[in-house]
Amino acid sequence: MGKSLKKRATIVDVAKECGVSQATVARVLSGQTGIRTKENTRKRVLEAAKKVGYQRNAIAANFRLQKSNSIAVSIADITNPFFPEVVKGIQEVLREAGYSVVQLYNDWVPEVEQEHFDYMVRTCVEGAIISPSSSTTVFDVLHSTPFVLLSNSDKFAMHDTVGNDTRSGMRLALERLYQLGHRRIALFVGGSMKSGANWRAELFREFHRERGLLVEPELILESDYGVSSKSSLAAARKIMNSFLDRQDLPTAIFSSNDILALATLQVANDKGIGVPDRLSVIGMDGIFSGEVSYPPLATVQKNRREIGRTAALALLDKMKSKEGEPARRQLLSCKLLERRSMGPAPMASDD
Amino acid sequence: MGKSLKKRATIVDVAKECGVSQATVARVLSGQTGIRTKENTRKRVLEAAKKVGYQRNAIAANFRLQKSNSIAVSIADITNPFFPEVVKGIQEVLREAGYSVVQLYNDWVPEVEQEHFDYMVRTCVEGAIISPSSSTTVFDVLHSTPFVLLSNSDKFAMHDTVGNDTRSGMRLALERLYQLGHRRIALFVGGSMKSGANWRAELFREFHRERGLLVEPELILESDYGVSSKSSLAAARKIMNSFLDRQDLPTAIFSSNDILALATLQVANDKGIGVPDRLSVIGMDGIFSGEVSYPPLATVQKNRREIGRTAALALLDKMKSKEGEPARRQLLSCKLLERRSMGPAPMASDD
DNA sequence: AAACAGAATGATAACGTTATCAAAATTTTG
DNA sequence: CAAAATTTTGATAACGTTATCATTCTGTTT
Repeated sequence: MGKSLKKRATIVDVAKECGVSQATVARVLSGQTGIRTKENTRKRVLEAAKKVGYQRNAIAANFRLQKSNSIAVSIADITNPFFPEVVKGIQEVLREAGYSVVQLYNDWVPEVEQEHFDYMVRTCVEGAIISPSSSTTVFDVLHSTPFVLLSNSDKFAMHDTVGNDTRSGMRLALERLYQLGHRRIALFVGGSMKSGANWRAELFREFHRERGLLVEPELILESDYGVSSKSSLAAARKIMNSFLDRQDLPTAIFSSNDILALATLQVANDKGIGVPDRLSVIGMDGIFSGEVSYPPLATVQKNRREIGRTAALALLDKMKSKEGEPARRQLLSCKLLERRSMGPAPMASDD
Repeated sequence: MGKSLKKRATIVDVAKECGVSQATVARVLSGQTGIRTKENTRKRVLEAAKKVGYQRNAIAANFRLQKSNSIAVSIADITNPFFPEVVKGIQEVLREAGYSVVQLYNDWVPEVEQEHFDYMVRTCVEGAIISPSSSTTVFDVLHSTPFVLLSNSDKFAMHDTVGNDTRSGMRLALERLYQLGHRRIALFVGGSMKSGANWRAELFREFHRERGLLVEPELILESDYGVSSKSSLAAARKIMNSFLDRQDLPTAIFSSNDILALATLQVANDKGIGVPDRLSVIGMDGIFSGEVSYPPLATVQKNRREIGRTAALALLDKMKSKEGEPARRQLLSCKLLERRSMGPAPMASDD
């Protein structure tokens, strides 16, 4: 009855098995190209390795090489429909480059996020892609870890960032609505980052000013961001439930994300408000649920996969570059996706 | 102009800084509890550590301890709406237990999956949670890595598995439909795993037999699983587009997943087939999109978060237990979520 | 105060790999 | 065919931590 917990074979075992030095074995098995070994010994080593069931111990190798071969991704919540696609894009690029990816979820809790940063330093990740949990996140611990932020806020201008050009995206939507004859448009924003809500309202007002339209303050609606899509949805439904009872409805509602817009659609359907005949609804993000809503949701699509890919490439770049280079900010443009929830403004009776 | 790439401080540096041996430093900083150190030296060490900016090198520690402190999760595709919630549940439990989680996505490609298994062995993950990419996945490489499968197929009965009791879940749905007066029910299954489609058809026939109902073969529909939700959706739409044109529509359609059901809803809406007045639609999974569809989708809800948590706990169990224990199979029960896409069967004209 | 027990500390050897350099084997050249 | 040039191999030292054992320092008991 031998020990069942057999230790795994090392290069020393392989060396013994085929009678060469461990240095030679290492040369053959280290996976590095361009190291000279006689074809004959090479073959013998490989055979011996197979025979003893050798599997490279990546921990030891990483330790020796003083690198972890891994990269961290810090986001709030993978169940938020925005992130999976982003993560997929990141993984594609980084796996290609030979890195493994460790994901960290903080549920919007800054303290957890900071713990994760500590963790990154401890585990010597070679880089990180971070979606900051708040606009006040501090990155001090990561002073010697290259990282790229997923953000479009200029609060983070001193760091490398990759984000969507949501400003242009929002303009795209508003302009198209205007073009379709909409003159009374509502703005529905989530209130997670106060600042985020602000610039949207600002741009909204600017848009009206440029066209000599009056901004009706009651048409600017704010909803709490929930910690999950579900709670966001519930909060947004609540607000829309009272808003859509007004007599003088706007002809269109632009929402700062798809979940708010989907909530709007639901409530409108419940109240028998025809979309898009009486009300055009347009969201932002391009999540999957918008494809299966009724009617399908028009939206400003962020290319989430591409965001992930771009961020990963930016990180690889940064890891290669010497420090001291200026922060690079990449804003990917959004695309207007005109689905059936959006249409021409209804004729006004007094037009 | 000093070297900007300062190496990070080690316990040796800390030891030098405060004039004790590195052994003592290690004792203080190893994070282990119950090691005796004089309060005075302890304080000095902590101060020195702070001063030189010491951060524990987890790679070195793991190497010394011969463990990775990490666990792998192997799934097909994080953008599949089923998985994020599962992953979240897994993370919750494993992080609590002090492990970091490495996720691996194989896009349903068995070769990639096998590579990932190799990777797991190389990196010495202490355990793995695997959603097999196919029913023929081979786990040989992992002979000395404890793992738990996310599956409810009995093909994997020799391994520890955690899954949903989809059989009971499906019965739940069919029985409720029957109770609501439905006598002509269609079955719409995705064809990813041939076997999966088969047992569903089998159970479907069994259900009819038990109630003396006739099975109409044309009411059993099969759609290709796409590699992504989008392509599944498109394939399903195509099938429904022709199916829903028939004269003798069934009064209800049970789909083996929500995406198929959502496609059905869309096509029904397009064709003006009232749901649930003329047709009840019920899905399976409980993905977020079902909450925002029109009408909201009735579904057999799998508790995905709980699946993840249960799998993680099962894995921790398995890691602690000696080998040779019999495989444990856990099937979590599903819940019928009656949303508005489901209702009483319409009166038949010849009833 | 001598003898002892117990706590605190120090010296050192691993863990498995890769890199460096020196030695040996092989091939090329004069 | 010897000498030089080149390729291939071997011996060994790291990497930073933890664990083991030996040693020194405490405080307590006779």
